[in-house]
This record gives sequence, C-alpha cells and structure tokens, in this order.
Amino acid sequence: MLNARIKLRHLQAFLEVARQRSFARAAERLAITQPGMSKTIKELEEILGTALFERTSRGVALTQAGLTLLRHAGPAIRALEEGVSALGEAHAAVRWLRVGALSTVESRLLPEAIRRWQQAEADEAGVNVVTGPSAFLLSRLRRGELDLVVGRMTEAREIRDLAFEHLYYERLVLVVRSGHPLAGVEPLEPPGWGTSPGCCHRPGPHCASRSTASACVTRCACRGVSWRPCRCR
DNA sequence: CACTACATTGCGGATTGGTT
DNA sequence: AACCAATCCGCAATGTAGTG
Repeated sequence: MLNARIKLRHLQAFLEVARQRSFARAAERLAITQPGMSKTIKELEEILGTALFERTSRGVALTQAGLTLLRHAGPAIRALEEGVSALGEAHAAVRWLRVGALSTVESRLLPEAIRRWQQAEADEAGVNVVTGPSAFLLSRLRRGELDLVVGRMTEAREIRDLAFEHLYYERLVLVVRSGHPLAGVEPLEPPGWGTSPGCCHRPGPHCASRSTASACVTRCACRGVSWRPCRCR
C-alpha cells in the first residue's frame, strides 16, 4: 500500500530534480521556489526513510534508492498522465478507427479508402494504422486491439468466428530469369506453364505465408503443373 | 578573500481536509 | 458551519564548496 503521505507533488518534484540534477532548476521548471523544492524532497526522503539524492556543491545526484524509485515513479507518472489524457479525449468524443493492414495494402489501397471513409463520416474520427503479417494482425483483431483488418484471404482456421468481406482480386506477377523458356511467352496462362518446375516460397519459422504456398501448390496441381515449393535465397 | 552557485533552516501566512 | 491540525510554499537568512 502506498504511503498516503506521498503526494503527486512529491513524485513530480522528485522526477524533475532527477531530470535537472539541480533543486534550483527543478524548482524553476515547476514554478515553485528553491526552498520549497528542497523541503518537498526532504519530506519525501523522510517518508521513505532513505536519501534519494546526494547533495553536492554543484547540484545533486541520485542515490541507489533514488535510482530504484525513478525506475518505478517515472512509468507510474507517465501512465497517470496518459490516463488523464485518455479521459480528456473521451470527453472530447474523439473516435479512433484501428485498422490492421498488410504493407502492400497500407501504401496502395488504404490512403484512398481512408479519405473516402472520412468524407462519408464527416466527423473528426481518426485512423490508427498497424501493419504486419496476417497472423499478427488477426491475433490483434481477436483481442479487440484492432477494429478491422485488410489483408489476404487466409486459412479458414484463422478467420473462423470473424466476419469478412471480399474486397478485390490481387494481380500476381510471374518473374523468371533471363533466357528461361517461359520468358517472352505471351499470354502466359497456368496451363501453358507445362511441366516447368516452379519455385515457391516455403514458409519457415520467419515466415507466415504457409497459406500462400499451400494454395499455390494446390492450384497448380489442379492445372497439372509441377510446382515444388523450395526455400529461395 | 570575494564571488558565485547551490542547498538548508526557521518562520509565518494561506490553504486544505477531517471531524464534530 | 466552525474548528483545528496538517500541509503547502514563499521570504529571508545562513551554510557549504568551488573558482579566480
């Protein structure tokens, strides 16, 4: 239980002195007198029963106890400030739409979509965009940390219990080396790939595109195309 | 030794908060 | 509402240590 004698002013004074390394400068920053600052710190030290600063003729330095308090008081005060700030935003009725998007979506589709949405909404709602792999975005969506995700269709298991809507088709581009039999073949449709061995990114521990690879293999197999997933370097 | 920069102490008025 | 103790904070004086 926090000692009831410890007030917010004590912690604010402590943090400012720790920042400024000087009672006088900290007092100036907080708009109190230097003796007032000295007393406030002394009170806090008496309450805690330990010295927080080493006094020198040229200022002050944190003691080990001061460092320990700083590690906890700093985040605590910041959390409090953020809480008060959040209440202020809620009071001002600021709405935020939290959108998860793949990097390709973020740069191409999203800017125009956000512009249209804000025009349609005609209010002060803001948009907070988070990018990352599908699995990461979907996990945040499930935890309620995102309002919606714009990404690729993925395995049914990952989108189970989620409402989704098909937005668009994405054009895929086949890239081959110079001199490859498929280079210059036009139009290049899957049946025309013949028996050419293919290379497809195989998901590893660093990659979450398992669904992309498996879908690729499945679709090619349906068209009688030999398609061997391998790890590209 | 004088000056400067800093912290500490004592005092007192104003404010706050709990109790009746 | 009145009372009172605790708290807050400013002013003035004082102490300490580094510097030229």
